[in-house]
Amino acid sequence: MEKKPFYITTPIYYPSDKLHIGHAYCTTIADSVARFKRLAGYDVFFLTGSDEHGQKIQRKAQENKVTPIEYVDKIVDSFKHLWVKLNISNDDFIRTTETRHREVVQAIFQKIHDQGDIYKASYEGWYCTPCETFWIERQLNDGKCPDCGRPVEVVQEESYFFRMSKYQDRLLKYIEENPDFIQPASRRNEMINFIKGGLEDLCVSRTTFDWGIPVPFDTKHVVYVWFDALTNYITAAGYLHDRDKLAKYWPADIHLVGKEIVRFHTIIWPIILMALEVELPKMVYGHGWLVVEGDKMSKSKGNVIEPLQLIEEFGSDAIRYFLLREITLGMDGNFSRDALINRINADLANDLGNLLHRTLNMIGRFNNSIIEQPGETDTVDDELIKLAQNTTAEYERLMEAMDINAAIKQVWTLISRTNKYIDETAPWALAKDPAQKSRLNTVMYNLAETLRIVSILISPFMPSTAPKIWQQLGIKSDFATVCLDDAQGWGRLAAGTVVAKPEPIFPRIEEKEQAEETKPAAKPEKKQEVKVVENPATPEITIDDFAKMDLRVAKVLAAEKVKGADKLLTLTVDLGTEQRTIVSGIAKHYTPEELVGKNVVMIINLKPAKIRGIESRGMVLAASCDDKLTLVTAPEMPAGSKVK
RNA sequence: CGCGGGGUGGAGCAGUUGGUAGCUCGUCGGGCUCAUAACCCGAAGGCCACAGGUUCAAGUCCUGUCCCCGCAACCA
Repeated sequence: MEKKPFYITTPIYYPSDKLHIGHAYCTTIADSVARFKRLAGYDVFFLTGSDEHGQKIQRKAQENKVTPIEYVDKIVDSFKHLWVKLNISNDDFIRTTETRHREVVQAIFQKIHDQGDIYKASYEGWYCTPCETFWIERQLNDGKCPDCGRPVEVVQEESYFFRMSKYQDRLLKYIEENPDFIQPASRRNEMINFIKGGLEDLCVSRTTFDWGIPVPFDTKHVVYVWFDALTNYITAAGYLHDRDKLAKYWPADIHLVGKEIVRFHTIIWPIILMALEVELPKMVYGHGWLVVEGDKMSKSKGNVIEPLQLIEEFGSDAIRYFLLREITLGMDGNFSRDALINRINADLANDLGNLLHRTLNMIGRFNNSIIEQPGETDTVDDELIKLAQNTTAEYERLMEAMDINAAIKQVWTLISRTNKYIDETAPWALAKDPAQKSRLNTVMYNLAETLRIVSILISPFMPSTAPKIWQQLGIKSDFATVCLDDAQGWGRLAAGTVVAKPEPIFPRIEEKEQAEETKPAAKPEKKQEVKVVENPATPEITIDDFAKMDLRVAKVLAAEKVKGADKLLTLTVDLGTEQRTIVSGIAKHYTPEELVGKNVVMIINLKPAKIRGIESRGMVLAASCDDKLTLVTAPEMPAGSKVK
């Protein structure tokens, strides 16, 4: 029988930097869906890759004194390495710098141009020369470049434009007639509103840099990054190069993307396809973001989570499990170390790991490591068996509906029920009574059989744990040949199977970190290093990062206590060019009188904050230790002097 | 009136087409001893942000208000 095809993609990631846990999240979801579909008998094509062009890469390469391709080669290797470590089963990895892709992009650009949907026009915009970047009016910050704060100038240049407006109505109609096209529904409404607001033609070429795919008929221009990037999905599916492959896998079943790029995938991409007269993908699914300990992850906050470290520490299956179980698909989710450890201990070690361990241990002790032929079933047994079968059916339904969370929950309900089953049947009591031998055999068999089924169901999420369970149960056949149907029927575990010695598959994680982790490091051979360990949370920054802080000398003109607050003072300071009000929590250490006339050091481009209702525009620097505090001062320097 | 998401027992979350409010952790009490101090049972704890409305029935639909968080066309 011909297998049904299934094509799923992740976004292609931008190799300007290392990947973080958010990328790992997205790819893990796609991988689990792909693995599930294979298990369910589909012919799966699972694609991920890298989006390698653009000015940012070009600039980064220059900074590193290498060519752009050398720069991305290295980072792309790190992507691939991460996917291996995370056990990602992608069938292809596309790089937008590959020949196969360049050919497709150029052919498409040419075709759309020839039919009149790409046209040349002059483009006027604000340009920041040092940053080599165009900005639109509302992006500007006080009329200045939002990146560097320097003045921008009006520049005119010739560009190619893609006639998106022409397809607006067709797209809207398509989205309205295909409710599943954009998932979840909230994203769909967002896009409908956006399109109704009117689509402008999109500028699809650049001349300000050359790290890109040249426009075939006008090589001064390179193709705009999104036009280049989105196309990867059909390149890899064989567009232009492999008709059969394309016919088989296109249209894609799911483009899994982050919520911030849903717009590109549901507006620009479909319109490109419409212009090409190629079918649209069946679904674009926008997942949520990971926030870290309640904060958005960002380099400036220094809270970026590196997946490789986590995998090293906890293992890829534990990380995968956490991401899939803890976070509701489509919504933002919280990533925290505590929650991760909690999940590992509660679900993986205590519930699943311990269930396997105690089962094998009992089979070892009571039945000489042999899974004996079961005897007659009792009502407790029937209940367990029925639940196991329902679980598989329900699991399949939920996975088909992309409700991964709920599917995992189902499996854990079964695991819980099985732990309870041990309590109810009390095998240790049966083992003491030779007359109960048959009963004991039944119970042992049922436990092992349930675990066999569980191992199959968790395999899309935890691909390395599943075969481990298989192996400990003593099942000889190759796990790679398993299919969902093997979890369907009860009793496929052969009697007489000899189980292996139990080894904990998920050891509990005992974390007394704060107290112990830092202390044992204190083998005081090198005192200097110990100091570094004291604050391991501070990441290294570059001189550029530092340059973002505008530190100045400020003269305190006036100071007074904030009413109703015992630690706060409002200060009026002179920065040479302006005066400002700031709020500072130093009232316990300085009286207002002491401060007036002092030249303090402050950061003046800190985001303003309201403290006790007073807007504070800046922060005074002070050294503190325990409960002592001293302001940093610069007595001799005039107000406004730069500090660096 | 720029766009969107969220506000549910101490914490973190789930709640499918409106029909007795659930899960994990934590707390308290009990049971068991095969097991990774794991497992099982029970209990306490919620006016589901607030105010109106529709309905026999609203966490769920509608209207308004208040908070929190993202995004605003190069970051999953």
